[in-house]
Amino acid sequence: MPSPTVENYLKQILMISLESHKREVPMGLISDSLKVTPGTATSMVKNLEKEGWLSYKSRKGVKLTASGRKLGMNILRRHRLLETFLVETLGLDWSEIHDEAEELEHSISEKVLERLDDFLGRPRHDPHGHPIPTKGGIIQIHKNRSLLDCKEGMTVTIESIDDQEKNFLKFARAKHLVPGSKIKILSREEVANAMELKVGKRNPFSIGFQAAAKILVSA
Amino acid sequence: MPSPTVENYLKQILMISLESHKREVPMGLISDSLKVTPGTATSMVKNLEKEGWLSYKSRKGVKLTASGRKLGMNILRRHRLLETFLVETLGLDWSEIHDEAEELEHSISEKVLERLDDFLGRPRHDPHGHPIPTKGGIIQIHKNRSLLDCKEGMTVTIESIDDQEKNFLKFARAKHLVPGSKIKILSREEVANAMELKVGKRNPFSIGFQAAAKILVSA
DNA sequence: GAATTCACTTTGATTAATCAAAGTATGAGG
DNA sequence: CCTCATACTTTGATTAATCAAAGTGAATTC
Repeated sequence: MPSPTVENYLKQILMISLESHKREVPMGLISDSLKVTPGTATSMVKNLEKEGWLSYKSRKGVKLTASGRKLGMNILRRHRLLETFLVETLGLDWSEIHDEAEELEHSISEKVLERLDDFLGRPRHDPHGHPIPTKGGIIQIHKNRSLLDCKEGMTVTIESIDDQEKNFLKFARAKHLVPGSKIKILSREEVANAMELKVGKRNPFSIGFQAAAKILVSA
Repeated sequence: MPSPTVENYLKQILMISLESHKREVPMGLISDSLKVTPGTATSMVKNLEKEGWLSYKSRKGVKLTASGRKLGMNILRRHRLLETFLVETLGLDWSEIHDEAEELEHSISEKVLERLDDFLGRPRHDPHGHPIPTKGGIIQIHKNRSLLDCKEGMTVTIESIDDQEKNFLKFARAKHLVPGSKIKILSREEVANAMELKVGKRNPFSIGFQAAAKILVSA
């Protein structure tokens, strides 16, 4: 049975690979996202290769094998179903569920997970708007645009918020930047690195480009 | 933050102490219940002492300190609330919840636990009939008699089943030996090491003394 | 094309938890 | 009181995961 650490590495590698739309994931992104030193990532990745979860080319990066991808998907499913449970059933706030789910995902059994899935009515998306992989490991991929890619005058719908940072999630919620919201881009100020938005009929406000990149939308 | 291992040692020591009605717990029971070698228990217990969770006297045993008892109670609370959730909400079987809860109890946060408690309606007993410690670490102690202590002709009510072994729990459930059931002791056969029981209006059946000792009752 | 920088790898050490096996104290029986 | 078994303790080794710091290869810059 793989350790929580193994599960975390595989989940994280999978997520980077999904986000970047590339099969090969460089070591730097792995050590950054797992908050370990580069040396730790290197030695861990070598073990993961020995155990058949991925293949590793020195100074190139890693590629998940079929079993590595499968396990990664499974952990992602756990994570997103748990987040859904925490919000839908227990009423926790959107901004505080990530760390909770991060812990629980490693100890919930397959059996309990499937019961939970039934109990929740087999949701397809988690509270952030991210798709939940199926039991079979299939994930629906939206090639999402971020708010940053949108031009002045466009009106778009939020698909998901692509960040786990608490303060950012609180900010997003406060401004009604939640999946499903319709937003109009009033203006883009390339020099100021900010854009002015209007959510529904609320007062307009501004958001920096860095933050805008975290908000994924569909036209 | 204490590791899962530390939490398990403290929970187990607390449970032994509650069951035996003694403050001092011998090393042998600790290593047995945690399924580690005696040497492992000795070295672990020394660390626990260094960290202030308990006091240890060589070849005598251990006593929990106030903080050790508090943490132990907290883990016991987690365990029993989780078992309740697994049965009540997700509909798992009585006989399969122990190991699940054993895993989850170390990763659920205080916050989620209290939400769960609310969601479940602040239950006082878990599905086995064991009392759930309060948030403040108070546990209601029944000085339970076991079925083994009962005489021929008595009618008693089941309080709890004092075993986690799957097959035994399945057997108990099949025979309606569940908390709340009323049982009449039809006969005791000291020589055969068995007693004949009648649960409600069902057909009588026999149960060995060893099994009878695991069924705690009140008159 | 040499120097520098960045990204990564290697090395050596540490920590928590464990086991096997050898050693020792204590209490019970002769 | 001596012996012995039982119950524990000690010792030495192992494993997974980590870090700090030193080393190296590849790309960028001059």
